[in-house]
Amino acid sequence: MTEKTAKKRHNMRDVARYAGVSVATVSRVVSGASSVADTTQARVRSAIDALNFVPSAAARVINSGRSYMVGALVPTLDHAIFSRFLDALERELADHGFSLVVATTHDDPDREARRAQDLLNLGVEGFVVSGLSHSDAFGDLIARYKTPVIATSYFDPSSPLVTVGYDNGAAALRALDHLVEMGHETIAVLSGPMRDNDRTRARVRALKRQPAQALQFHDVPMGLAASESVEDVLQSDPRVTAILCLSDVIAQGAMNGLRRLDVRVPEDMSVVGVDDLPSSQSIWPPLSSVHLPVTRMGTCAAERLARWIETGERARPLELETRMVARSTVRSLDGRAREP
Amino acid sequence: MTEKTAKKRHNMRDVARYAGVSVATVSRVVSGASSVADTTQARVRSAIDALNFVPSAAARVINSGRSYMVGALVPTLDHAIFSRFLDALERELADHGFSLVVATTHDDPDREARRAQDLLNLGVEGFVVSGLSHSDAFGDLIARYKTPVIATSYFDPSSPLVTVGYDNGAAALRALDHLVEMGHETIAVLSGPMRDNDRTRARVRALKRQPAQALQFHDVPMGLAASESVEDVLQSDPRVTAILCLSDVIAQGAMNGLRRLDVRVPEDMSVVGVDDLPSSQSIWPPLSSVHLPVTRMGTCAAERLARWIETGERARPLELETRMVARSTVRSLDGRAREP
DNA sequence: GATCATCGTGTAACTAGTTACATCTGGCCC
DNA sequence: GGGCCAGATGTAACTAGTTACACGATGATC
Repeated sequence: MTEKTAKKRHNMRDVARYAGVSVATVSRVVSGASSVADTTQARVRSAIDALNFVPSAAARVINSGRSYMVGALVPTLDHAIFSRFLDALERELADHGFSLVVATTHDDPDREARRAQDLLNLGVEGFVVSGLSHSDAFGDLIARYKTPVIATSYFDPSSPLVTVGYDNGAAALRALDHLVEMGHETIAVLSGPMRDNDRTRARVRALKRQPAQALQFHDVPMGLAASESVEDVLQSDPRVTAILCLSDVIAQGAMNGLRRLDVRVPEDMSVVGVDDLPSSQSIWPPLSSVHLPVTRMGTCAAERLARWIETGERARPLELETRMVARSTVRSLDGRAREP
Repeated sequence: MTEKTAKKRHNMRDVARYAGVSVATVSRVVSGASSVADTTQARVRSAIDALNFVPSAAARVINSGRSYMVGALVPTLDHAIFSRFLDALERELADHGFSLVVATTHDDPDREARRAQDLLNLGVEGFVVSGLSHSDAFGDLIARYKTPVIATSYFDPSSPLVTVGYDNGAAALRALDHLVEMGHETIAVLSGPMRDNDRTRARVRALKRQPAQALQFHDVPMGLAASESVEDVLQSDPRVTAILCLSDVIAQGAMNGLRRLDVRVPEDMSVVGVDDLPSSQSIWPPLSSVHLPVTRMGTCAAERLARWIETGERARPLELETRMVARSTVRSLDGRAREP
């Protein structure tokens, strides 16, 4: 109420003047580290209350060189697999004293690089990204800033990035093995868009390396639109008894398409997915799927990134296991073809 | 490579010394505002490249007083309704030059207050929160910092917080009206946990104010566990022909329970939800639900918060419309009771 | 009673970058 | 050739908070 009514936020100098002490003393009271006499302490505290003083985060950052923020660059927030992952990531990071800044890339490498620059300008101390393929601009950025980065949803110990994730090829093979064990011989593989998605590419690559199986590959549009592609798939080969979908969203779309064609799942056709989304349990029939350990991945990525930032020691890659969750797939009747 | 090999990050003074100019000149080159001779500019730029100089975000914040960050406090990231919302929020905020810092509260008001303090320490310029009920600590915090806050998922023009959302009571009544129009007279209402969730409370309150209807209220556990509660619901009154679930997750659980009891949906029992999750379209039968405009809510909340921060003028509350999406509900056969 | 240690506190120099003001140089006009 | 203006650049004082060091006042020990 004196001379500075215009200025909204008070700083330490104001508090010091009000309490009749030096800024150093105020700083000591606020940080609580050094010893300050009880009477002085009380005087400073009442000054802080009177002036509604709150210390500036930026000034503290400037001195400590620490921002306690990490950035997550994900394709989208609107997908159960990423939101699960981020939920675990955020929780673990909070336990380590870090805050999470999220930015969406929408699978656009240029946008990823731009958003990464934004986050670096904010002062993030590390990144969590999805997959291995990133633009050169992004690579330059992290090399220049020497920022710790953990790449997730992918495990590759030979990558220049530190990966915490699973073997996407192995995950796809788990689904295939399950179908083969169930006696299925002619299997259709449905994959979504592969451009800018190295996880899907790795899954397809692994399946294509299995010459023993009669696999038929189909590219389908993402989401529920996959349901319309199912008719083409069945017409292309009547011997198909199982559909292997490289994501649960595609699998759910395929199941809708089969229902429309009056093909019963699993009696007439087995369907498996990859992701094991929560919703895959609540549909009917419950979808068999390869479970991806995204919650653990979030926890482990957070832990490793936090340690990397604190110690300066590059984290080590970590492989997490996927597992097949059989729910509604059934034994093929010895390769007997569907009724047309 | 000279005397400061230990120091990792170079600052403007280093660049100035290297280029043989003053810090002011470097600052001018970096900000690009004032006029600097071409030759000097080139010299400074090569110094910047040579030293791998990147300006400190915190120092800029300290001078501008701006952090260009906003915080979102949500119950969880692992729920389709919040991740949709945050996806839209993040996208719109990015267009306004803001970054989004997320923190999860897990419906714990104390945790919310703690995380809010963390975010304020980071220097966020505004908040997006869910619902109206928050701890006193949170209220004190935002009052003290005079931080702009937008409360979402709720519309209440009389609230001290600025709300951008929908009328939760009206949303529940939309579901009820739909069932009544379809001729249903005896309706069970399933609600999840209400403690610390004012959205659910508002929905229940609105339904309880409808004395004309024979509504039977049941509290059920969240998630798929809801499927086990369905048997009790049906046994408590055999005349029930429709189940109104206050969230889609509960509705999906209820549909699973009905399937186990061999009650056909919708022939024997109509089910409606509230949320209209993406997964509600891909289940069978597709779930009728009240659509909540969460994507628009994210966009509008971001827009209003950004404007509030930029102009200092308190945003105005905004009501968004919900709408009934009928997918699998059917006309009741004149209140005929189910076969036991 | 002198010496030393300790506690409380202030001074001032840091952290990194911005910017108002001063200064210097050169070109142009009269 | 003096005066004037503009462009380019430096100086130093800001932004807010931390902290090494110094100083003075106690109290305890010899």
